[in-house]
Amino acid sequence: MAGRSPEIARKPRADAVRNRERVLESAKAVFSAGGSEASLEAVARHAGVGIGTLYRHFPTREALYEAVYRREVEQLGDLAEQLQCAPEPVEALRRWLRANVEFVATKKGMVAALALVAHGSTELHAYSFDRLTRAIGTLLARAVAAGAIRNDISAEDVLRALIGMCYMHDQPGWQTTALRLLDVFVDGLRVQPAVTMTKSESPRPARQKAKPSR
Amino acid sequence: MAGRSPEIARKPRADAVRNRERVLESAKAVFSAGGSEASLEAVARHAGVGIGTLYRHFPTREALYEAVYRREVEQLGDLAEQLQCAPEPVEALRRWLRANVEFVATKKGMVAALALVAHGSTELHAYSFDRLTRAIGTLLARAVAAGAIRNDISAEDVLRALIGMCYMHDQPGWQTTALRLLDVFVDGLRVQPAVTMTKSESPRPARQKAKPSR
Amino acid sequence: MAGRSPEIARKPRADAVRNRERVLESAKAVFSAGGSEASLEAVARHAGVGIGTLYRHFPTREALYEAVYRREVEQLGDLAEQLQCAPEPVEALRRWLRANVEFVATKKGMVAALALVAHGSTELHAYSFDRLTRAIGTLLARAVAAGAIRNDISAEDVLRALIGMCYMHDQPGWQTTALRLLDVFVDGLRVQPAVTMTKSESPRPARQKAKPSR
Amino acid sequence: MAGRSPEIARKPRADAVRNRERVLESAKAVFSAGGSEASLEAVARHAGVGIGTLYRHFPTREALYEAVYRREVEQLGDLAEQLQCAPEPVEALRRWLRANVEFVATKKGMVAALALVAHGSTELHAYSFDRLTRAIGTLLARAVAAGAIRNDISAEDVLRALIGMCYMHDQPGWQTTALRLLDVFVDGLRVQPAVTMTKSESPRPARQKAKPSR
DNA sequence: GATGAATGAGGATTCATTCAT
DNA sequence: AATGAATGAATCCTCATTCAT
Repeated sequence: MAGRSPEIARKPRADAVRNRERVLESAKAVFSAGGSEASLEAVARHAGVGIGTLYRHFPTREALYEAVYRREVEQLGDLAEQLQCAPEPVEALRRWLRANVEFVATKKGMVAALALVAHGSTELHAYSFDRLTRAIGTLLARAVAAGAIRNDISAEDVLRALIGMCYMHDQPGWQTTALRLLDVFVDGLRVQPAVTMTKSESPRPARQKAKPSR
Repeated sequence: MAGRSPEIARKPRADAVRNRERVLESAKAVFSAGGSEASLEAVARHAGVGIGTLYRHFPTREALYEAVYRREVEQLGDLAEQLQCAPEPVEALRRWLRANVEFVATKKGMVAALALVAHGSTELHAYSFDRLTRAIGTLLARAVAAGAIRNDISAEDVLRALIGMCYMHDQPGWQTTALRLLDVFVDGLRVQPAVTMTKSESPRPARQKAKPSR
Repeated sequence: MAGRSPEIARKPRADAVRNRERVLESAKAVFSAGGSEASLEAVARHAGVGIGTLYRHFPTREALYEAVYRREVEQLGDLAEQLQCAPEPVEALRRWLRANVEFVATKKGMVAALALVAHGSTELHAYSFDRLTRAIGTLLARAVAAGAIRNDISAEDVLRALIGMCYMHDQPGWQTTALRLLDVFVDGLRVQPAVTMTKSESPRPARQKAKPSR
Repeated sequence: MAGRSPEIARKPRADAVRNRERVLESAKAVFSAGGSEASLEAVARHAGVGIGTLYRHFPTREALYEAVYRREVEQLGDLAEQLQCAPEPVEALRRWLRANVEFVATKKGMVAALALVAHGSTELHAYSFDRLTRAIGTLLARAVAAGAIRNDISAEDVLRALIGMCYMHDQPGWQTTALRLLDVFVDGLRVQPAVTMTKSESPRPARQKAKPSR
């Protein structure tokens, strides 16, 4: 400490930054592959750093989780915010839900992030839960205000439904199933619009015909 | 050898039976509390038996899982079969789904059984999956035949939706949420019957009326 | 005890005798196959009796070893005795040594018996060691008396050499090697008779002179 | 990563080196005392290190064996090589055999090394067997070429004889016995040199003829 | 800051041995 | 007598975590 001014954060060493990044990437990869109980040594090995280095950057397992998943959650939240301005509120919601499935299917680590949101008890969990819940809340509110969906469902409910739908993400063909189920779910949310029937619009043809989605 | 008749299964010793039962109960409890990777020693300790006893009855972790969860799955399957004869097919399906939630909420170990169905790779998994899928299949087929619900959803889809809904079973208030979500889901499945439409009134009531929901 | 006369040994039950025999056979087989640290449960299982039965007959592992190997040792001792009357004393010795190799090669459990003789510390060991040592002693004494072999080698030495030669009994082709080595050994034991040379007879003479064996 | 040059092997930490050495010594001691199936925990305890440390240095039991015994085998091989230049070939062989006994008597772990050579199935075994067999082979060849010993005995045979002679290394007074037996064995190998005798012809063939080696 | 060595707790599994039936 | 259930000690092995260099 001597002679150093405490307020000025030392510029981090370049290699430290690089190592931190490497560990994060490796953690994402390893946790995706072997479940999030994978050994931290495995993560360090994968990153090509010593276990001590990993611990320096992330003093606890939780800290590593947090760092790994925070950015994933950000993405989902951001997307929801962008969709706020979509013209058709129910479609905005539907699109967000479907986008989540894409993310999970595509980005390693996204499921874990969602699982964390569902069950975690860390600081990150609180933050994430809040972030996503708020994002969905706005999408939901618009649709309810437009009289397009029922009003007794909370943002939290929707989030949980979404997470549940992604739960079987390790089964073959889960993605198609998940998308289908989410559509059913959104359909279930709708208040049936002037059913006298034009039927022109909505996506879901076949059934659509028999019953324009109500 | 003396007096051993191979054909006649020896009457099992009373204490053996008791211990086996205790271990099963403990396993259910411990796995529910701490996840199914809980240590087998913990199970034995909880049951008040030596670890060796546990191993005698269940030589592998899988064997224990199997014993623990098979009966749970049976119950769910049985219930589905009983509901086959219900007059209103959609209601039969809804009731079965809701009953699952009750089971999960009530019976320790039921979620794990469902999780097993979702992800397992054991013999038991295959059996369970088949059992439940078949049970749902019949419920579904009736409703589809009656023209009451969409026909592009498979029994497997429904099972997965159900499991997903129970995924957050460790959150406070999850049960209410799950029931609500399942209702939404079933509503989404329906083909709306001749909606002459008033639509004037509040969003969700309509359905409510048609079916006071529960 | 009441009313029973202690002196009269109860006639053993027929099944008890049969079980005892079965366990013995199984022990020999199992120990041969898996080494003599094989589990006692494995022996019991192989014998088709309960582990308790095994313990009743052989309260300790040592007791079982003893019972298993005693008869093997008897055979070797008996053979040595029979060879006492052979005309040519060196040949008698050689034949006994070679016969041992045959036994080891043929009869499962014979090596273990020899190993026991070499290293054991049980009562059986003492007995066996004595039995064989005495048997060899007589063979040896005759040959020495006939002036056919050196007189500074003890029966114990010979026994140990024999056991050593059988040590590699689990290598392919060990038997041929062992026989060859034993021949060399016996040759080494010989005192060359009348070295003035007839040369007609035995191989090794000369050396004795050249190097008095130190 | 900072400052890590992959090519330059990091200087090993002092304590690591010390621990490795300690474990090796302990392993040698413990294996000598209790057989090579002694528990690894016992080895660690004896070395005064944690079991984890032992595993770090020697990830498998085999790895430990290898480290323990390789140097022993080297010594024996080296000695044999040094003796190649001895003037009297039979004496060179004899001295090497006797030196082995000294080693076994003196250096804990040497027997186990020999046992490994006799029975092992690891990579080390192959190497050791080859090393020693080759060493003996040269000693043997010289003696045979000099017409001093019979030519139908292989290096492998000699190695096995040696190992057998050391087999009873845990008996009191085994050393004297072993030396005596080895002398007998070497005597048995000799072709008697021009015994007073004319019998001009080549050394070992003679016997061959007289006694076709059986 | 980076590294990897040291440590020990903890979980799985096997078996010898004792005992209730 | 026979059986096999119960028990726990003993081992193996893996990791999370701390620390010396």
